[in-house]
Amino acid sequence: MEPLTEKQQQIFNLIKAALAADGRRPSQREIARQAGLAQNSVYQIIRYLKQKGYLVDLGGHRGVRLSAEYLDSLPPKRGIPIVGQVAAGQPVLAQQNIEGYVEIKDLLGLSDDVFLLRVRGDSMTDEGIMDGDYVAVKPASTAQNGRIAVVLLDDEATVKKVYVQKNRIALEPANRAAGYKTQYVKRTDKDIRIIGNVIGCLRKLK
Amino acid sequence: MEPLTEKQQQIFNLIKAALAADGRRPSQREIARQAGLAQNSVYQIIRYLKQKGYLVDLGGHRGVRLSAEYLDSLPPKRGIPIVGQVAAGQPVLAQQNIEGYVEIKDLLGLSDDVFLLRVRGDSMTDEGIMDGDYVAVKPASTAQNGRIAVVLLDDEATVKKVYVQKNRIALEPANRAAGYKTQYVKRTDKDIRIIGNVIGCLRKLK
DNA sequence: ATATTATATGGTCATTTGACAATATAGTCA
DNA sequence: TGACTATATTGTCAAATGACCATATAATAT
Repeated sequence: MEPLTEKQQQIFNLIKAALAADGRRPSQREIARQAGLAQNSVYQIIRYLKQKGYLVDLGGHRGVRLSAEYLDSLPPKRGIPIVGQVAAGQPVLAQQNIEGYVEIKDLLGLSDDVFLLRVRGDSMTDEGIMDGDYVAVKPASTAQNGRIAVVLLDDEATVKKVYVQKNRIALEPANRAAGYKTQYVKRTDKDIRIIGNVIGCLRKLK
Repeated sequence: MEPLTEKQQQIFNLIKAALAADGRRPSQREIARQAGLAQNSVYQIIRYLKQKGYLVDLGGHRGVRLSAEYLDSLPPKRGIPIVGQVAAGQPVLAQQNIEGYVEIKDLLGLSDDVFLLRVRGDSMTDEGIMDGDYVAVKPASTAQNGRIAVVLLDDEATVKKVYVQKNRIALEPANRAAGYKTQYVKRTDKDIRIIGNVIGCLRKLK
């Protein structure tokens, strides 16, 4: 966007400050008082701010707002920065190293019905799901074959790779070292229920 | 808060809708037009809304805003439910199964300076950090011995268990199966820099 | 039966507000 | 020098706005 002069920036900052303070757009006279100017000086400067695209006039009385153009140009302060390549001799969080900003929810693709389940046991460590991890689960009554899912087996929620077969369900662990074996459960045999698919995994380290 | 009548709720909703739409508090006449009323009917109802504490008058012209009292009473936009024990015969998300609600940021203990780094390679799979995972990194210039940290080695950010020793730094992988070996780097030898500690790990499954 | 509450309208009015014209000045650029 | 831009002021004004009064009515509470 076209840069602002010092004075224009000052007035623009006053407007933003007032908006941040109480969500209320200050009148030209309020701004003028703070800046020690006459109302019409502010009017003139606002004309430039509109002209340069920082403000838009929605029409009607007192209809001037921050423009979408300006809001879009703001550094996306929300979310967590993702660092890509790290350039030599630069601080890690230097602008050039940052690939973008994300919300963790977006990153994991979390929707409203997703819940977290704390994993117990080490039966899925080969898939990077460790004891104590949280898995994000999207509720579903069926599971795609080979997907990691949560099933309720004898009142216990377990996380396994699930294969639905003819008359049974295979629950495949992922821990070769410990030698867990695939468990086959007949639908008629035990009380088994598929709860949902695991769509993410997260862990806090200390 | 004292409940609103149907009409009061309607007007209040119109005000909230307009605020959500363009951040602009509608004038009484605008509201009246939408509701098919006279301006003064809206004025009366707004009187009630003020009286019941849903709106506050900041004073001055057109100074009415949503009250802090109302904003606080809003359903706390709860995060993601954490499911503990799953009771038999109950839907997973039944109230009794839910241990609580958390924001993922709180769960991972993320503060402002934390950033995400995408992990490349399988050198830390035994610690449940897989190729393609994101690790949350808290910037630090030193690392505690034995902690998983991010170091910058020859312009490449790598995730390893770090041990700072007398005149060298040991970078210990965690993948017995693949047979990665611990790497010892003399501080004088290579350009090595500790970037931060890994405080969390997250992964999206498809 | 009476009082109160909530809704609703018409009339009116003082203020606030943004807009605009006219004008001035200092700095920059051609 | 002259043109132009940005800043700044005074004076003025129409439109928008919220406030308040009087009034009406239906429902509800006492």
